[in-house]
Amino acid sequence: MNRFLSNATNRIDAKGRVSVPSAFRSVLSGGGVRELYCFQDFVFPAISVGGPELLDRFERQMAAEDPFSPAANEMSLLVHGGGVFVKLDPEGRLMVTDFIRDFTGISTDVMFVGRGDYFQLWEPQAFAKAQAAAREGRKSRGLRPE
Amino acid sequence: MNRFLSNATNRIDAKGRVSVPSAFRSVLSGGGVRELYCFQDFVFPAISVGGPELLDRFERQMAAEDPFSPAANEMSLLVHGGGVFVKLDPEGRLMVTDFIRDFTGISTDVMFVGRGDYFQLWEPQAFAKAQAAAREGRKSRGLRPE
DNA sequence: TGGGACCATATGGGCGTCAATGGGATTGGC
DNA sequence: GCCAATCCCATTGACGCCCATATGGTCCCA
Repeated sequence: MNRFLSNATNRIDAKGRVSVPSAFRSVLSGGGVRELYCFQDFVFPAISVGGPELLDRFERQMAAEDPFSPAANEMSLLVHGGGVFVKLDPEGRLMVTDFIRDFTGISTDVMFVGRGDYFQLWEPQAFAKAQAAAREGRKSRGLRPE
Repeated sequence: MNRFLSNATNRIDAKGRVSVPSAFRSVLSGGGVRELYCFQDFVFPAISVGGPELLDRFERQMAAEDPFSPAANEMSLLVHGGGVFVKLDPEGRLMVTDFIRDFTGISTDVMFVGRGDYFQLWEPQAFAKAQAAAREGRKSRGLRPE
């Protein structure tokens, strides 16, 4: 399996560390990724995490449009100003910094949510709410999975 | 037979495992499927299960629209964040995780319901109710089975 | 036609491995 | 020299793999 899928909740220990689920770690090492790029998601109260190529993709998108446009300017503010690089410890854990806590509301547990080519860090209850809202949205519009 | 038909109810054992009905397993192995994709159904309190091509279908649908659109983002939250890959043990059983229990209400028994090119996991009583409601709905609209 | 052997499926449990977690030790920066 | 981040090692608890048992159905043969 080569993409980030499903979700899992892990506890933050006394030192502020949390284990990245094994399944996610194998996707990362499978892609030869050793350093992670994290940024505050554009729509959800979650931190999005992926390999450095995630940042590359954003920069390409910005380059595609007028670099002085309000949209590109705004995006740079989020992507560059709201992004950090982090690396995992030998056991595959990452530090849950205030940068992450403040933006997501995470305090004791972290929910890892696969998003295909990247994954996200959520406060568990916030995710439940967002997912329920997404499901309601689809239902009310009468959309089916097929 | 190459699709999932009829239904069967099996018991969850002390370790939280349940046997997938033999008929369903032969459909899977007939299609060369070794890993299953499960997701929380969009309309029913049931887990839908199929081969990885189910996820591929969703991803193609998302790729067809703007990947940054709210609709695509919302769908990814359900399809990626609410989906899991599961594999069966050598005896053809799967683990009934909290992910499945919480969403379906399943506690001691699992009802397997064929849906053509995929199948679903239901809490037996919930299925009976949903089926009765579906039958009433058709009757009141004067529809015939064909 | 009835009995019995055989087979397949569902189910139960032992055991080893690995991931998640916790805590001590060491290093490096301020 | 102190605080904090990083590394290393220990524990435990869950999950996967294996083998054993039961139950029901089918087929064969007397």
